[in-house]
Amino acid sequence: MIRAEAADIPDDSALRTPDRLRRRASRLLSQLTMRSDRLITEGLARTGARKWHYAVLASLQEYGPGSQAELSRRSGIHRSDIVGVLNELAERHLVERAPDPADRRRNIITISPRGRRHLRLLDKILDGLDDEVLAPLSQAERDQFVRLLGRLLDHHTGTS
Amino acid sequence: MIRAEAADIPDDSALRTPDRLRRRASRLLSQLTMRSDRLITEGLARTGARKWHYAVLASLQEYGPGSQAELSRRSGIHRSDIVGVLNELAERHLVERAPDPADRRRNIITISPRGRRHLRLLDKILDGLDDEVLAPLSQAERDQFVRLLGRLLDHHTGTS
DNA sequence: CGATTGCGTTAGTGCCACCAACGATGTACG
DNA sequence: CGTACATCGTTGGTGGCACTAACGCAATCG
Repeated sequence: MIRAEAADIPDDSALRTPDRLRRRASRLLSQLTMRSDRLITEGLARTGARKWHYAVLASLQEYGPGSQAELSRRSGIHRSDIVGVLNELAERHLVERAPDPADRRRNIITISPRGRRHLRLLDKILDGLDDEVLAPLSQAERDQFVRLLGRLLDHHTGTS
Repeated sequence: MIRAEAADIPDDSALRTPDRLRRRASRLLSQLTMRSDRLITEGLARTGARKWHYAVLASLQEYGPGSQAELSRRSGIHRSDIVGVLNELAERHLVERAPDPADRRRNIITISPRGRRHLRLLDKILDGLDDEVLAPLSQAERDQFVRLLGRLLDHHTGTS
């Protein structure tokens, strides 16, 4: 194995991650998302929130009340996980859970005034955190990045 | 809640994910990465490989043999997880694990000819998979995307 | 009517990154 | 020299997350 290793050129073979890995979009995505997710989770945890709270509240705010199954589809949270999220939200009175008189299988979930207020808070926090995630990029680059991400995600979600 | 809902305009409140979520970089990253990771994992599994195999083999190929701790640092795989990966690689004779005579704590890991061959295969497979992930983007856009990802990751990795 | 589909809920699975601790070995320093 | 400390490979375990399986119940289709 021939490796240039002059005394004054530091050998970074122990630290530097291989070029192949630094070029693979899939790998870059994984690594970056791991870090981004950590930031978000920790940032929200500081106020006792979790990222699913935001997804559900945002869905309710933008599309109005809905059944749990609807919320699940809108937010991408699995139907069996939404239960717990709604328990937490209802416990904090950010959301109202009421049986649907027209279809007794369903619960109708409604966002409360307090929920709207909380959503605004989360929006602010997340603005800050997204800022942190995208820190090294200029505004134009951020827009482009988000645009590309959106197109990619749409493609893989089967959004017609 | 006022919602325009004419009879012939389909109400997509049940399907469409809220705009807020579609704009948050952190969220887009999470969602896209989840799908990308699935693609990669399944694609590699079809040949019995896992993504860590690639990371380790690539590191060995580009920087030469190294101890397990070095490999861990280069590949970002946790020190306690590398053990299993190397077991799998050694089992398939893609890698040689030998005690370091100069430092009896260390194992020196070397890639085998078969390992190099396998790495080339994985490279091909991953090329295809990355292609799938980035499918909707033009070549120029892909380059830009990867460039932005790289800058973001560098920033969050503390790469000097 | 029966069969099928959708709902909310519970328990559990598999994967993944990470932590804690260990015995063994090397290194630094009084 | 000896002792404290750091590093190595390894094991077992933890917590978070998306997801599955199955359930009892209600609505709907044919």
